[in-house]
Amino acid sequence: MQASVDIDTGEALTERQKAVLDAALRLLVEEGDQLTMTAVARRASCSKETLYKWFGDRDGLLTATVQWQASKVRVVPVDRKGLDLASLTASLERFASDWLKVISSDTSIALNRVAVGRAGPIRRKDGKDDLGAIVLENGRFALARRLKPVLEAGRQAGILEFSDAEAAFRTFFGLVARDVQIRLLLGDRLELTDAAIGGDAVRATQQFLALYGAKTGP
Amino acid sequence: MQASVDIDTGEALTERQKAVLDAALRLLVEEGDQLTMTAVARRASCSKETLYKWFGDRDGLLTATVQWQASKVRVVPVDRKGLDLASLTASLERFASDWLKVISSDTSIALNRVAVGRAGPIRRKDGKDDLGAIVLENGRFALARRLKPVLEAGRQAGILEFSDAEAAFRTFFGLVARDVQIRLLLGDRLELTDAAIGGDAVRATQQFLALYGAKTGP
DNA sequence: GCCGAACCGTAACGTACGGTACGGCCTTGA
DNA sequence: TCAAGGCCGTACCGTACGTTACGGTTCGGC
Repeated sequence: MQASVDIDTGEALTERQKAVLDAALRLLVEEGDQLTMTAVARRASCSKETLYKWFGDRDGLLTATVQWQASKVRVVPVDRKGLDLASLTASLERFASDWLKVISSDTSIALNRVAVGRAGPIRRKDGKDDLGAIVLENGRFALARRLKPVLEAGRQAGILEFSDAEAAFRTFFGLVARDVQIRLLLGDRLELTDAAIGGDAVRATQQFLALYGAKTGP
Repeated sequence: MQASVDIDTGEALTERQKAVLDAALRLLVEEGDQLTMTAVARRASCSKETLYKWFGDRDGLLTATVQWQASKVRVVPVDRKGLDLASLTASLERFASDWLKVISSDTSIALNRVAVGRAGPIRRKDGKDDLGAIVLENGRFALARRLKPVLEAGRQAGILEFSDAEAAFRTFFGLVARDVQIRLLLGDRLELTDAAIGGDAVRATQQFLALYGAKTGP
């Protein structure tokens, strides 16, 4: 039985359906992977029959929930006109800060948990259910797509020097995230205050510029 | 009912018990979290009654399995006498290479998957079962404990400059791991050849030295 | 040889949960 | 006003799996 919700777009959702997915999302954050269809139905004040009609099965509900959350975090593109060291620095700090906020949020942690847990070697019966791919696509790869143009602009402005944008991005990623995500996923209490995130963003940006900044020596 | 196997040490295990845990470990790598007690018993050619007598319950078996694996990866300490830039570089590259090999191994991925999956907000009934803490302790924190003395030695030898060893370690960690672990955990195929690992180790070490190397300018 | 302990293999029990069916309510449209 | 459809609440079914129970076998000690 095919789910009637379009998997690809994540759009064409009734307000009611969005409310149901929001309930599922909240439940996911509160209870982790072992959320039951009954619990979702009760929380959303809908019947299980409706859940199955709309989303097909538990996998479909999970997938729709993840995509619904992903569709909510569309980000604003960075303008890259008039790029100088100051604006590039600000952009990088902004990216770093946003990314740290994302990966330390309860929602992201819960979604990554369920995606990681379902990414075992057994799954992947048919083409569906690759939650890991969805999370990856809307997380790490989305970040890369948004950041790389900035890096390229920085290179063309003569501020940055690198031959491989992908490698430069991954270095930036490492400098920003470090051990934060894996520690949070493994349950380490690690309270990131806004001040700490801001400081980390500045540090990561400075380190990145130290590694990839164009040598403007004498 | 208390498990008869000492949880803390992971020692005092019969050869037979070690064999059973090895079987569980293999099954964990092959099948992910949904390994059943029946499957373990069949694979290990033992009875379920024995599993319950030895490990208490499924949680106990999982915990014992993780600790058994952790106890197997005792690493050799690095000697830090006669430290110069060449030997420090070699040590750092060795650490980076070893760490990349670990986090990209099937065993590590499987163990981290199950630990992440069980680290939800609901668990933690009593003091037991903090698989996340165990994995973290034998992974990230063990690496920090081994690497920090090397960094300190480098500083005292005048090769490195930093004020916070923890911060320096975390930067090194980020430069080495980057997005590798989260991508692998989320199911991204990402084949790391020995050559790629070696190259990454060299790159990460050079970047780290560029950031934290003592300025020996003219 | 005999006894008890440890252990294997398997059958059985209880429960949790995914999935389905159904009766009743409410809305919509003719 | 009435019929049809969408949806809620709930009862129900089947299965998977954790957990327990039990008969049979091996092995060390006396």
